[in-house]
Amino acid sequence: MASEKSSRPTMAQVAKLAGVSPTTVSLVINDDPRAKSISEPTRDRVAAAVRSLGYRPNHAARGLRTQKSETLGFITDEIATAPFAGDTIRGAQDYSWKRNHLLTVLNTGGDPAMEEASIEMVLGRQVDGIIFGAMYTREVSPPRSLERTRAVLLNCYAPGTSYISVIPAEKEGGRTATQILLDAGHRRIGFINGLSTTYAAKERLKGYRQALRDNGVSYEPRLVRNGNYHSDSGHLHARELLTGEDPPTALFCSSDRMAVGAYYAVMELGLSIPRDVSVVGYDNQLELAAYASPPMTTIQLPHYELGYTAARYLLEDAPSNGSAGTVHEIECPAVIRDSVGPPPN
Amino acid sequence: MASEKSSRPTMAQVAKLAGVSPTTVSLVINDDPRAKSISEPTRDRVAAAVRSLGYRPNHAARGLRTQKSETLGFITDEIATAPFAGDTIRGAQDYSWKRNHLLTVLNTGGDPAMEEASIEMVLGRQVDGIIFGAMYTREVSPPRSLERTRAVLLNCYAPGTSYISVIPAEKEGGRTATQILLDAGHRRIGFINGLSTTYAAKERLKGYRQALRDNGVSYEPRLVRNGNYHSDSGHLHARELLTGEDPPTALFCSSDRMAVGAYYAVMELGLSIPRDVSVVGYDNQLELAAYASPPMTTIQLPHYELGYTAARYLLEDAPSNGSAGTVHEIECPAVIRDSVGPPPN
DNA sequence: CTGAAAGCGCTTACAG
DNA sequence: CTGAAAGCGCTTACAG
Repeated sequence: MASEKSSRPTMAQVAKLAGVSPTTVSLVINDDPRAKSISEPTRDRVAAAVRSLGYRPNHAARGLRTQKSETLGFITDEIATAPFAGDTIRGAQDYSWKRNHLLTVLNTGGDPAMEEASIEMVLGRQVDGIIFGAMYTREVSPPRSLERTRAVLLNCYAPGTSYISVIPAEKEGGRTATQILLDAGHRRIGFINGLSTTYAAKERLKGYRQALRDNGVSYEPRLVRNGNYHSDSGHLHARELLTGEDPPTALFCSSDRMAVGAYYAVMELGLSIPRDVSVVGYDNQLELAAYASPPMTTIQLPHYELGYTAARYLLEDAPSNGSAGTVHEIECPAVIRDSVGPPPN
Repeated sequence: MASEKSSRPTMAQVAKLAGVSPTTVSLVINDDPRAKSISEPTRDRVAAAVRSLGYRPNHAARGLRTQKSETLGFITDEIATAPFAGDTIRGAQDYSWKRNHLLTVLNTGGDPAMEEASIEMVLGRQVDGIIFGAMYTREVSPPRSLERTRAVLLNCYAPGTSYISVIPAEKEGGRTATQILLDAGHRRIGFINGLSTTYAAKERLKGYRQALRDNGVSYEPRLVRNGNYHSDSGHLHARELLTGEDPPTALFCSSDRMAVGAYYAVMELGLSIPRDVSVVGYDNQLELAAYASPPMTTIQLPHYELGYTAARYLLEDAPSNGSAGTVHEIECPAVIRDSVGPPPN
């Protein structure tokens, strides 16, 4: 730990050194339009003084005066879970950075008391807005205190409120995955979906059915299973589907982990991907999907974009499209690798 | 996006409503020792006024006055990569929260210019300290501007500087993994290590050799490989080791991903874990290790503790042990699952 | 083209 | 036991 609390230079000191008033320093430093009228030599003297003193504006003082903190709060229920947090934070930070804002990150563990306390905490810091996020897409009811500032909901939605919300286009993602398989020639497509009560599972099922319908393939409920996202459940369901009567030639799995489980099942049955069975995953969890053998075709969750877009809506004065209360869906692009081929024979 | 910029109540308003001076309000609100002398009824009136107005102190004003922001900066090269960031941030936040601090998170992508800019940015915000982190354990040379505040290095170290640094006890981790296999009765233990130039690989190798030595087993360089942490490299090396002459009965892999690759190799050879081959991984990446079949015994990287401890050193006035320039190692505990058994026959 | 002065909302000696 | 007043370091009308 290194320290050097040598009290930092103030604007007054810069002004003195440059032989101008603090007003002038402020104008120059902030590139104020009015600074256009300040003479070149004066600006140079200010710049030189800033440099020689190592001056950096005191943000607390500025914030006190301007009533802005140039900080965004990012409050989320789970930050440690792999797929979600990292990329989302990065996306939110990237946009914030462009706008000269910083991100204060808070993890609530989903505890309502902690959510409340976190909001109070960042509100006390005069944040310019709050991103309220959830780890998996779902309905939430944010604490009322969230209404005291600008806020956008990330990966969650709160019907009956006026928050803008940013979530992945799950239905479209389900449709895309299914269409990829359809395009490869498959007609019997097993779908190992997630927990049937979740938003994602419901939407993806709609997408799956729509793709089938659009391609004149009839929907067979027997081919649809609900797993728990873990690989062993993918393993189990894939095994059952594949050893059942009139087995599917392709499997769409609602998580890469379940898809990896399906890989195991295929291997165990002495079959091979994509020769005998095609597989499409969901999530694009790199270490699973990219390094599976064969590398897995999957649908990507737009974590980065979720964060980026949420920050954008918070910082833009006028959201480019839609208004309060709107749910903005972000596309889930397909990542094509080698686990899909034509059906056997 | 909901808003309600109805300018927030100030301490002066609270004072007025309570019929006291701002001084009294401040004392009561901050639980100042001097407030002990304030009469019960007065305090009650203050509390009531605070409540009825929904008063929350303006942190910028307080910070300006006290020269503290109660905020920590967390600057790291990669935030999106699975194993590292989430848990570490959570750890750092948990400790900060205890001490009434918040965490501002910054992702630099490892770009020196961005590192510099990030430090400037949080310095401008008067952070009380900076955690400077790296995704994988390594030597770093932080920008000089980092010296302008308290700072601790997380998962990295800078020889010749006076920073405290917090890193995983990799040598001990390597020793632990090897000892687990030794204890199960193995004497020929293959080691699929990471890139030989990395700190982690060097330390783990030391640990591996020490465990061997402590147990009177001679070191065979032939049994040690350097992979690239990905599953295909684990696959490859495991296959070579297992099909070579006098093959090992156990494999210690420096990442769970490589261990999963080793699982594939074992399966392909018609062998079974742990009956024919025992495997120990490293990282405890949940979706890989816990859901592998059989569930994998592995060594855990102390991400959460790294973050927690770094924040602690930053906020504690007197670090409990050691001082500036010290490298603090955090233990990598073993997670025992089902991939280790006695050697065959 | 540039400056003097007020004020953002707190905390903290100091006084009584 | 409580208050008046200064001051933290900026920005921003206002004046000239």
